[in-house]
Amino acid sequence: MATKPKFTAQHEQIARIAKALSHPARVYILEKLSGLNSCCTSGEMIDDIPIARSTLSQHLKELKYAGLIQGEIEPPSIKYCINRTNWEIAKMILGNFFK
Amino acid sequence: MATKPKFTAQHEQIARIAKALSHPARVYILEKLSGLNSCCTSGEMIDDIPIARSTLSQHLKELKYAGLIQGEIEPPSIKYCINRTNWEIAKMILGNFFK
DNA sequence: ATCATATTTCGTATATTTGCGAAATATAAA
DNA sequence: TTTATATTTCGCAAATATACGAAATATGAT
Repeated sequence: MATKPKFTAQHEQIARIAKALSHPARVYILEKLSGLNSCCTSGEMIDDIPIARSTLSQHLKELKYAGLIQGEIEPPSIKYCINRTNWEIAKMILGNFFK
Repeated sequence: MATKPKFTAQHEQIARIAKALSHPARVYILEKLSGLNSCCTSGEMIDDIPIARSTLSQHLKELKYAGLIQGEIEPPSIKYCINRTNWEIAKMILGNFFK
């Protein structure tokens, strides 16, 4: 009875990673934070991109949820850093896909 | 007067490529077609993934629009192939971003 | 011309994403 | 405690993405 298979976990994982990178604001954030010792605050990013503070916050939240970045409270602001472990995993998975 | 810069063309290009990869159906299609000599028809793909024919057609159209695949009429069906040139460019751009 | 096959387009519904400003939260300084 | 600074959450609107089935299109076979 010709049943429909699901998408594979691998395809879904690749799609999730790609989705995190699918908006220029998030590309900017990840590029900024993935450099060596490049943690920074949302205030240090907002002037570089054409969106409102609240919208930037939303993109940061998404990347946090995706596990690619993390925020550390450093009063009076919040310092965002790349999540090296997951970033390397993402890199590997996409790299593998393209190989 | 602290003006807002635009997103860079590079960031937008990376986001566009990532967006093409941001759905598991499109990941499946690109993986399938990017193998050596792996052109195929939509009919040869539809049974592998859990979406309707018309929806698959929509995803194929998107990938065509993004320039990553192309369709050649080969009656009575349409043979889809990767666009090698643009696929290599995409590979390079994302590879570079992760580097 | 009619029929069968392969695929796309259309119309539409629903879900998700993106965006903003206002209000809320949290902390440090005065 | 009031004020200033940094950021997030809320409420909402608009745009985009995803999905389906029905109808349309195109081709080849009968």
